[in-house]
Amino acid sequence: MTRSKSYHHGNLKEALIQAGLEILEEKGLTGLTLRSCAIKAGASHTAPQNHFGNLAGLQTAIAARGYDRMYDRMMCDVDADAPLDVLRHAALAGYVGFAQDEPGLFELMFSRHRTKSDDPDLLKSAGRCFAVLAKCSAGLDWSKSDAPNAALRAQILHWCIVQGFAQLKIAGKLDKGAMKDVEIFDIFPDFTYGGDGL
Amino acid sequence: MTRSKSYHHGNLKEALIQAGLEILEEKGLTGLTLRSCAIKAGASHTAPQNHFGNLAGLQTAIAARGYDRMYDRMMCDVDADAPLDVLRHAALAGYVGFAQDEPGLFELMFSRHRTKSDDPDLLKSAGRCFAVLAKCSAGLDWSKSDAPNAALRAQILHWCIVQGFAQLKIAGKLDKGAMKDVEIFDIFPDFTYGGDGL
DNA sequence: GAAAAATATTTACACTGTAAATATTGGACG
DNA sequence: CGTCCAATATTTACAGTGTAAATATTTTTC
Repeated sequence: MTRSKSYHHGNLKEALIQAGLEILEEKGLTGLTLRSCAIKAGASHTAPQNHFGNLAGLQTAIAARGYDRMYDRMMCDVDADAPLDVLRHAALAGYVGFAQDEPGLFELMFSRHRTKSDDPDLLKSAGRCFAVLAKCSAGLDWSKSDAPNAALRAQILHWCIVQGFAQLKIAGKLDKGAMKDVEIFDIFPDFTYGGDGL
Repeated sequence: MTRSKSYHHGNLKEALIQAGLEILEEKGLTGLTLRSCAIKAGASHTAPQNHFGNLAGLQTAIAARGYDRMYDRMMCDVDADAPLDVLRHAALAGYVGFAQDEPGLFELMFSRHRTKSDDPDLLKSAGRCFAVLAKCSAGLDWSKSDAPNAALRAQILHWCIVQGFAQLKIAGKLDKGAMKDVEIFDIFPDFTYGGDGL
């Protein structure tokens, strides 16, 4: 399966994505270039064009993998028999924990113009991931629970809190003074949870 | 004051910052380069080095201006005789509204490695801005109000909600379906407010 | 007025994305 | 088996980027 010296790589597309993921961990978003991915994958510097078209194409594929990793992380600590708040804990800790452990990848996933936002694979991976978070906020009760579309609004609020915490954390805005030791669960409201699990 | 053809520009440092702010509005963060700023300011392509050292230096100065603009926006609608929730409204709408109107600048301000995070001017402008938000959350009452450092935690929660909403909005994550019409005040909890104004 | 400091330009180079042409390989099909 | 073709990969080329170094011009200072 792994061919050593042939002209054709065999599975260059996958190798380029893996190279990109490694570069993001090692050097962050700044170090993620088409050429560095190609070289790391053992190909010429224009090889990514055949598989991804351009830089946005490769970054889109990498971002999709990011959502897959995030999904795995949100689900991996979930115990099928566990109480509902444990599910929510896994999802929240998974989301924020992922951002803190893979800040470069997280940054790429939520950047404005680095990825093709209408890519089907990206939308699928991202949607699956956000669906978990949405389920976690189902039945969430808060101070505007009598408003129209309360469930939807609660879901967005839920999302904003974890997203805001993750970004402020990795951007270094919470590094100073007493803020630096605060975790997501120190600030997350004790919402009444009325969902029925994942 | 404005000299037309002299070798020295006269106020190139300021002109470069203004050029950068305009480029951010016109072309976003992608279009913000040392050379484009220099050309727009009417100087040679290496002129920024004398005043800012490198790209990070220029971006740091631009980000500081961003915080100044944000501060102005947070304060501009504040009526000295107004009820406290109006103050909070101005701060929240100012923060999120600024992000939506100047997404490229907001992106720069909260990016991880584009600016020199220890720059005194940047820290001053940013700190002044965050202080307004912190004041707005003073006395904020929520479900963990009996926890240690409740005020600090509430302040961070407060910040996370606006930051998360702003980023999800400008990243296009809230563009789909029913989410796209939701505003920050639709989801913001009706916290009990116990502060004493700005 | 001369020396010195500040400011700006010119030149050069390594790195980037990407377009276009070329080269190699694997597979379909006779 | 051999041939053509599509898929895959490389080579070459070019415009744009940040930045270092040397040079040029102006302003300030004494």
